[in-house]
Amino acid sequence: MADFQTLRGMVDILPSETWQWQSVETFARHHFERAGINEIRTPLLETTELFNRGIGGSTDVVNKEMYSFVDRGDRSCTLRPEGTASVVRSLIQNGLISQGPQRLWYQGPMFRYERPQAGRQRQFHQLGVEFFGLSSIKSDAELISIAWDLLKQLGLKGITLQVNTLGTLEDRQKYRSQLVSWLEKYSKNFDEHTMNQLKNNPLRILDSKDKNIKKILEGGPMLIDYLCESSKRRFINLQEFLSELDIPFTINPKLVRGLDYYCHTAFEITSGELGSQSTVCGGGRYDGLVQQLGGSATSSIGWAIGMERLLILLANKIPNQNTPDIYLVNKGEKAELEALCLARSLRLANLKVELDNSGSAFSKQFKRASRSHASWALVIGEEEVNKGEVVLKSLIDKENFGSNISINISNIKEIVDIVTS
RNA sequence: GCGGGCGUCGCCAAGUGGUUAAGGCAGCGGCUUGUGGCGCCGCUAUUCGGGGGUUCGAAUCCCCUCGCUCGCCCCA
Repeated sequence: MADFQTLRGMVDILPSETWQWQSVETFARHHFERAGINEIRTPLLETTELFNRGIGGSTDVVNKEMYSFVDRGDRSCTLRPEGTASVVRSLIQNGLISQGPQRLWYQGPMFRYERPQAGRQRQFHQLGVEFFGLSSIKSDAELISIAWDLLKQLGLKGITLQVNTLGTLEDRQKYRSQLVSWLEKYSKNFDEHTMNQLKNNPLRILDSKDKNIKKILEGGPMLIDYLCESSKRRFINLQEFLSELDIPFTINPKLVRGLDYYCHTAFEITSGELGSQSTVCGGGRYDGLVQQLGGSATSSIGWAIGMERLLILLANKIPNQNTPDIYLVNKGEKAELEALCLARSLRLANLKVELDNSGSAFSKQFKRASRSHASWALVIGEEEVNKGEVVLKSLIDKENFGSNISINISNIKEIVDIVTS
C-alpha cells in the first residue's frame, strides 16, 4: 500500500491515456480555429461570491458542491465548479463586452464536491464554448452545430441531440405558477426533496426520474403552451435551422435548466453508454447572466462537454500514434556513447527514437524493440563501431528476420530516408 | 448527503479460522559473451487497503476508517 494516494474523486491521467486527451484536445483546437472561436484561460480560483451570484443560490452546485476555503488574506475563495461564470467575469473585467461579439472556448479542470460515480469525479474536465453579443437564433443553431460536429467527427456513435425552449422569464413565470398549482394538488404524497423543489425551483421537477411524479406530470401544463409569440417563433426557427443543417434532434419538453438567467434555447447531447450520467454535452442561452454579474445586458449562449465522459465514449476509437520510428539497440562502452549521440541526431532530424539504456543482452533489447512497436531497429555494437557503421533492420518485415542494412554511422540522412520512405 | 456491491504483488486472480499466501499476465535474469513477437528455467507479497478487537491461531469473524464501484440527488 502506497503511503499516499489521490484524494477521493481526484484521478491521475496516466501516460497510457494522455495521448487520447491530447488527441481530442488537438482536434478540438483546430475545430474551434476553423469556426473563428478563440481560447480564453481564466484562473481556477475565484472569489466565492462570483459563483454564488453566477450560478445561483438555490442550486446544489452552490449549496453543497463547492470547494471553498478562506485564504490567508481572509478572502473566501472557491475552485471553479464550472467555466461560464469565470469567463463572464473576465469579459466584464477586461472590457471585452464592448468590443463586439465574442466567440470563445475554454478547457480545463473543474471541481465539485460530489460523490464520485460513473462519469463523475470531483476534479473533472470541461471543454466549453461561449458566444457573447449574438442574439440571433441563428447563433444558437451555429453553436449547437459546432458541438454536434465536434462529437461526430471525433467518431461518436449513438448520440442524441435534445432541444427545448424555456422562453422568456415572463413566459416561465406564467407557466411556473400554473405548474405549481397543478403539482400542489398531489403534493401531500411528495417526499421532502420534491417539496423543496416545489418551493424553490419547481421546473426542476419536470425532469424527475420518479415514476409517480412522471405520471402526475403527464396531464400537467406544458411550458410550450405558455410561450409568447416571439418565443414560439424563435423555437420554430431553431428547429428549421437544425433541419437545414441536417442535424437530427428530438424535442424534449422536460429538458430544463434550473437557473433563473437561462432563457429560450436549452439543449443536451446524450448517449446511452454512460450509465446514469447520460449527458456528454449540455448548454443553452443565458442572456441574463452578464447583467447579473455586473456587466451590461449581453446576449450569451454556450455549452460544455465533459471530457471524461467524452473519453469514455471514445474508448479505443482513437489510434495510438505515439510509437517510435526507431528503437535504438546498443551494447558496449563505445557503442553506447555513439548510440546516445545517434539518438540525438535522429531526433533533431525529426524521427521518434527510443534509446535502450539497459546495456542488457541483444536478445533482450530486440524483444523490447519488438514490443515498442517501432518500425525499425537501429543496431550499434562493438562490431559496428569498429567498422564505423550502424545496422538498420526492419521490425515489420517478419519473414526476413535477418535482413540488415549497413549504413555509415555519420550518414543520418540515409537513415532518415529509409525510415520515412 | 442517502442506499447496494467491493478492496489479496504493477494488472487479473485462488484462498471463507490452522504449519512456508496458488496460478496467470507484465517485469527482471538465464538458456542464446550479438539479433525480436514462440519455448523452457529461475527471481519477484514476512503479507492480504489502514487501524483496533475476538481467538492458542485471522486474508478469512466483529468494529471503526480510507478508497473504489453502482444507483439516488445533481450535473458535464
